[in-house]
Amino acid sequence: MNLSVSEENYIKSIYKLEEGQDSVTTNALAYELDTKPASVTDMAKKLKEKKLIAYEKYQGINLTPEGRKAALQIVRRHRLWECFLVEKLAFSWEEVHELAEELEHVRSEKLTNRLSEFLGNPAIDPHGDPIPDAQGKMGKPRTLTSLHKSQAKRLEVMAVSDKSAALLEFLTAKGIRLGTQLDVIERYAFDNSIEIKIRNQPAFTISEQVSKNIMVKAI
Amino acid sequence: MNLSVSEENYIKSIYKLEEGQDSVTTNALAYELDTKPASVTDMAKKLKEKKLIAYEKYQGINLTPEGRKAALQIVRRHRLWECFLVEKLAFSWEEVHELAEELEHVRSEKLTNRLSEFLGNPAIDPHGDPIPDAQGKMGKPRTLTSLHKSQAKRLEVMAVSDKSAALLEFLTAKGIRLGTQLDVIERYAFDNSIEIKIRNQPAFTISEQVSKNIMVKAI
DNA sequence: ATTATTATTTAGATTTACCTAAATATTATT
DNA sequence: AATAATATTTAGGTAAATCTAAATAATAAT
Ligand SMILES: [Mn+2]
Ligand SMILES: [Mn+2]
Ligand SMILES: [Mn+2]
Ligand SMILES: [Mn+2]
Repeated sequence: MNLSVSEENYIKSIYKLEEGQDSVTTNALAYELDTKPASVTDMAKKLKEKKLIAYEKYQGINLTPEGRKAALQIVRRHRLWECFLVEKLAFSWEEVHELAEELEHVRSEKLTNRLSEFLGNPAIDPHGDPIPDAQGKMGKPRTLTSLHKSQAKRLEVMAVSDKSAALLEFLTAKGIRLGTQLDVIERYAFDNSIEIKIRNQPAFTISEQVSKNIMVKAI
Repeated sequence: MNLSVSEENYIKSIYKLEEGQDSVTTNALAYELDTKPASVTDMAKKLKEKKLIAYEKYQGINLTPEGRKAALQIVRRHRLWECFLVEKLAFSWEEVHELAEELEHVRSEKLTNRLSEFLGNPAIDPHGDPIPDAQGKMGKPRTLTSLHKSQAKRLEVMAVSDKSAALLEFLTAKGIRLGTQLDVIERYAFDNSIEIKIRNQPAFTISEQVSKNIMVKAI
């Protein structure tokens, strides 16, 4: 199956939006891909033709097993390149997503597998997301909670769900990165902000928008 | 100046074909890019509009200074990725051109410069071609002769002008790679074939097509 | 059950990068 | 210089991936 860059971007976004939801909506996909619903409908017809998605008018979109397989390969390439950029070229985590968005479209199994090997077959990317192996298998389903929902008092940052430079730069400025351990001091019901504290540093407060995007596990 | 992948491929090919020649012909460019002359004419108009080439109907094509600057950046990226693939991912020299043909289109100065640094700022690529620096400067103009034309008896292989897997695989099979030193035993006028010998190995004969593409310097 | 709102699809264009076939220009050959 | 051969351009189309505006369907609110 030979996919265009555009088709690959659609497949990857569908894969991302499918998580949790039982099907992906035309509008949601348009928003995710920064395009218009009419364009999504056009592409949906094409991807259905190629048997990568299940799609019926007004019924939403789902990946077929083939589509999912394709998506996992793209995700694999994306995350491996992110690792490469961070670990080998000293990029910071907020810079790599954009670049990986392009590098992921170089389709060569040999390149992908050699790159993985070169990086020591990493299992997670710089944002804490798991990297599918050559067969498309990902370690564990990662049953992480967002800091926003977690009830625990002592936590470790395991991943970040929003990959925008804006959020990642903010987190870096506040000293929050993967593996950072923190204590929840207080939760304010009024605006759902949370006061947290990192080891010897003074406590500070983060908004709900931020805490929603920090994935943690209790320690 | 924001160039499409297609525009970049044209610019790079024009740069390549301009070497020696005083201008690039529509047909030559079509052949190089595996497309049709009519398509070249279309693109020529567009690139002229963008001031990357000088072009007048029936007069051939030349890069403007801007066009040349753009070309050198693309060539830089192409050759750096080739180095990466060979030196870090253990690809062989006949496999890397195709992959670099795609990787070269990821436009990020930061990425390019970090990659160069990571590789130790290499000056030549796996085919012996010089790598432009961040400013587009290339070491020396490389005044190499082809084995076909050279008069010397004892030579060192400095570069290969044809990057097809077919030639590169042949050379590898014969034990010829960059830096290989060889003696010319005999030149046969009939078909311009050349009998050569590599150190302790038995002599063998190569055709004119092959010797034309091996760039050497006398030692 | 209507009506309003929101979501989705269709119709019809546009842009980019190609193509083929035909026309025209340039260059080479008698 | 006239003709033949070759090179280049133009005219007119196609396919992919977008878009806007209008039509239709689904859902929510009265
Ligand atoms: Mn992408
Ligand atoms: Mn990531
Ligand atoms: Mn290319
Ligand atoms: Mn090369």
